[in-house]
Amino acid sequence: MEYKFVIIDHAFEIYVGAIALLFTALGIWLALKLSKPKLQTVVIEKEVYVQKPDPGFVPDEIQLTKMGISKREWEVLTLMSQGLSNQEIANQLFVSLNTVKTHGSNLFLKLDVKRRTQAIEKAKRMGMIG
Amino acid sequence: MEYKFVIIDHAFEIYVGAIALLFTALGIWLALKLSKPKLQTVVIEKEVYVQKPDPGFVPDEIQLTKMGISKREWEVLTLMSQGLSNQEIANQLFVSLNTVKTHGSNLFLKLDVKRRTQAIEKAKRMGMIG
DNA sequence: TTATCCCTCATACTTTTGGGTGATTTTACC
DNA sequence: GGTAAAATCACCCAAAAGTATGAGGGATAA
Repeated sequence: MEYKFVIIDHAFEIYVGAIALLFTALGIWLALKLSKPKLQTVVIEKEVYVQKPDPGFVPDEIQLTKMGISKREWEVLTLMSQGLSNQEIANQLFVSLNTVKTHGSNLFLKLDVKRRTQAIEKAKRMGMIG
Repeated sequence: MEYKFVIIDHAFEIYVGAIALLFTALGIWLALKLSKPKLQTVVIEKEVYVQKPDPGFVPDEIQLTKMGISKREWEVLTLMSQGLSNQEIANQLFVSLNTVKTHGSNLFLKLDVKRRTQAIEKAKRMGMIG
């Protein structure tokens, strides 16, 4: 019963309210649709551990010569010690994977080791690589 | 002169239009003000220099804890760095080859590396192993 | 010129390493 | 006593590493 009176009495206000709501919604939709998305940049600092380059490292030529390790083999050894795979070393040196493997095998023979990890360990101890 | 009539004749429509405009504007303002900004993450790599103590070496517990590396994983890592194969590590620790592999995999995940040689290189730089 | 390295690359094969999944058992802590 | 992390192990599969062998070309020295 009372609703009727309310509606009748305030028909105009209700109408205006409806319009207001409708167009507020339209405005929101417009803004969302047309405005460039706001970008908030979140800066995340990722710690990267870098070896402070040893200023005066020189490979022990004596040892290299004594073990009969060639320049190319030394390069392969160095890249191995940096954690590169044979394929990555091949790409780096612009040679084939097989070539790197060959250098590797010769290296292991000369260093008298069985694996690259051993080669790295030994070469470091002997001052061949930094 | 004519404006007057226009205004009078269409007073209601103009009023509604004004309301519409006003609330459209309100909607736009609301959306712009309240919409969540899109997040854009920018990762900045921050270089942290670490020194490598040679003589009396103690593993950097801070780093180990930060990377969530367990005692057993550290042992495996250490033996890896000494050039042992997984099988040799298994013998040394009196566990199965599979166990060593599992520790290895977890290690690589935690250190965010792909190969044992990388793990060794990184762990050394971070002072986890000597 | 021949001999000898070094570097290159290939093929074929074996071993090692690594990834993924899932499960059981210990250990440690609340 | 529950629960969470650590440690253990297995199985399967794929990729990488390593071995063996041969071979061609370039530089260099006897």
